[in-house]
Amino acid sequence: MTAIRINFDKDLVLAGHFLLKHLEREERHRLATAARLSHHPRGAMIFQKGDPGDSMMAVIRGRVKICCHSMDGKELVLSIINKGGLFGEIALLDGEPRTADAVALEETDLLVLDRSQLMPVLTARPDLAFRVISVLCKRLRQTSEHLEDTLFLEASSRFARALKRLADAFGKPGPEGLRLDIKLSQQQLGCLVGVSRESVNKLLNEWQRAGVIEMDAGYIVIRDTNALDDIADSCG
Amino acid sequence: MTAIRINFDKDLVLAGHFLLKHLEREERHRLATAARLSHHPRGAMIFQKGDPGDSMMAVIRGRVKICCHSMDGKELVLSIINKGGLFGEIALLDGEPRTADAVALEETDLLVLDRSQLMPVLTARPDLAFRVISVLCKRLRQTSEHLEDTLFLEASSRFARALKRLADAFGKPGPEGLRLDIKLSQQQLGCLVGVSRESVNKLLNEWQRAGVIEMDAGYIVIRDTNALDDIADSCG
DNA sequence: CCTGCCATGTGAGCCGCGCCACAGCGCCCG
DNA sequence: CGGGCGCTGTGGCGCGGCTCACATGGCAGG
Repeated sequence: MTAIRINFDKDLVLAGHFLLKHLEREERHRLATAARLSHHPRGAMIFQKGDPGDSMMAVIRGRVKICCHSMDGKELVLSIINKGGLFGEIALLDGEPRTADAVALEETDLLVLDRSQLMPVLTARPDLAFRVISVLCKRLRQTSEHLEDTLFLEASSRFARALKRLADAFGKPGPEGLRLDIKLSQQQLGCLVGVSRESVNKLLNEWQRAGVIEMDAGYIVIRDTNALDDIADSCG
Repeated sequence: MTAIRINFDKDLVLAGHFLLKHLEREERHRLATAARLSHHPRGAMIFQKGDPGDSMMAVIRGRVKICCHSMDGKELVLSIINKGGLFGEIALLDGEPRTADAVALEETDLLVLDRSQLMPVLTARPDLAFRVISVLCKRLRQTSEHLEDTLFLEASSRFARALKRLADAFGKPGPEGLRLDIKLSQQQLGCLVGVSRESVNKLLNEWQRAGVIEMDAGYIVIRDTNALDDIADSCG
């Protein structure tokens, strides 16, 4: 009974996923049956850089950060995956070790798809392969842009851009402005941009005083999108 | 007569290319016939960031640098494509504008494949699609690593790593050590790493004095690979 | 309720490295 | 052959941002 219930859930999840929603019902069901569910408490490491990786994950509940660490302990957050998002595709697709760590930011449920299940579907369905290809292209564009930002811009512009990216991913319109529906410590924000916690703090307060943003119960609210754009494109 | 000769050449080129060598002879020939040859003098811009892009290029002769520019004129060299290499796939695959400039570093001949020619082959041949996918994965790994290096390491380590990468791509074993078979100004080297020309100069001379490398007629020769590794992994 | 602990605020100092300035030098071109 | 231009070699200055150090305040757990 529970087994049926769980499979039904998995079906639903896959059907809702942009990568797999175009499959035939039957094919999808086969994948759903084969896929594992896995649960991770807040702060748990899902996989680690260097691990062999032959699976990819879809986030059903919670959030996952993809990050890596320098030899002296600094952290870089490459991206934050929301519910509905996908991660770990790279290692699945090319069979190489994982390039980064994945950590649950909140209580998180994942659907795990193994290479052995996915590959046959991928070869049989060229449209699915194309979908995968365009996901990869998008990631590549993002990463390139991140690199450019890092090399070309100073801290304030980089941070402003990061806020805009967060707003795209997590922004909810509210009465006072665009509210970022995710709680991140200044430390985490710094890791997202490659800037020290102290610098983040100073920028945040500066912008708050200037009325560009506002802090509300630990959440960031963007009040003046134009001003933020100006900061993001300033200097150069 | 010349037409036949040119088609024959194109066939040969495609057959030598890792992406296309596994195609049937007939299919490959069709592609070869459809592909254009294009020639670019040293320094010519092949395409520019923001251009619509529905083709990708294989380098038949010469070298191409993929780069982009900041608003205040700084340059970042993302990669250098050798003879036999491929570039411009991203825009072809996802239909978005080009993310970077492509510039001929030397007298260069390219084979240009259009989306309209390639896509049918890609859908018909899943193995080819997988090959494309693994190319994308590799690029993604490289770019991520580049980003990590930039954020985590100081100039000397970054530059040492860049030399190692160049050695992988262009290194030819010689009597005195590993010789980089490409001539790059200190300016260009700087752009490859995100470091000023002056810093490149100082590091190069320092390492030369320490016997790690040697300059020979404008070419870099790596004499002590271990020492270079140490610098690359030093600090954190 | 007291005690840590973690996130936030803020100032002082330091340092890597970019930027500027200038000096030789080979090379192409008129 | 002379003049300009792009590359190389070096020194000094300045600054953005990291590090360190410390104060504060909320929140959890004993």
